[in-house]
Amino acid sequence: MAPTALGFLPVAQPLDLEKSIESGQVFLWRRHDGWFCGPLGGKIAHLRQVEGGLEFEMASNSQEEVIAAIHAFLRLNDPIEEILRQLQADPHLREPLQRNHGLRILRQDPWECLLSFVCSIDANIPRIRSMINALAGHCGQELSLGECRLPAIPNPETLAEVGEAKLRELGLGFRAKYVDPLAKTIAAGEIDLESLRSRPTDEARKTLMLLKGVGEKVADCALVFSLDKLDAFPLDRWVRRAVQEWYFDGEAIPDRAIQAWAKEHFGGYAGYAQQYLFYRRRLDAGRSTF
DNA sequence: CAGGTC
DNA sequence: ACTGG
Repeated sequence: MAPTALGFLPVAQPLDLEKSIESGQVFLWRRHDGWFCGPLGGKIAHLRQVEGGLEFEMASNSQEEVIAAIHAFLRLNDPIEEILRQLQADPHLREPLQRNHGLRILRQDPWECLLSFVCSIDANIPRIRSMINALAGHCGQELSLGECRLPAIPNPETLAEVGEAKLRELGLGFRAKYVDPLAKTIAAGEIDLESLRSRPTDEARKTLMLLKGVGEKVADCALVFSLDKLDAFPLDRWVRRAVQEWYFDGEAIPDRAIQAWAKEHFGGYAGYAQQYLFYRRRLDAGRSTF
């Protein structure tokens, strides 16, 4: 039995674990006995929000290591008060900021993130979940903690062996023709995702978009949700609609014009603004199929 | 009809 | 285009 670290991490800042995990950023996390169970820093973790902080349980022999991993995943070092203060200057964000108080951007593994959002193409959130679970279930390492079992995202090398036909069988549909070469390219070391963290946003974005199946939107998701580029602004159909309706009087605006506007209007934390716009627009549409 | 891409 | 929630 692997050593397990459990404990309590005081959190004195806006954080809603449930909203953050169930806002379409991560797709392997699940509820289990009032806890959230999911991959964290290559291991499996249990998290539960209680008064004043988080209870955690994770396979590790060091509490400090676990706490560091939680800090990284939940981005507890972000200047969240400053970010919220900036976003509150926008009247359209005030209501979503209140209603979704504590909704945070998460920092997930870049490979897991990129793979997930290539699978997100033209799919809804339950379908993305099902694809990622099928994929991980087929060739990912099985992690377990207590009674919770969780297939890990297969590494690129393992996934590269699966082949496009099998990926289709696993329910990926036409996305299989992107995921297969994606895994092979990353496995071959042609692009080092982790190294993009230290590159400027534009450069990292262009590099990601060299990959087949990675367009502007998927690249921006990887930038915001895994590579610390909080200035990127993932523009999906919901956010596009929200921006058109709320800021441009229903007028159709070209994507690059929206991007320029977002950069000007939201600045360095456009990624956070996007997540609140997305969340609110989804709820208002009455399709909160999270 | 779905957190787009080539 | 694939297909399933």
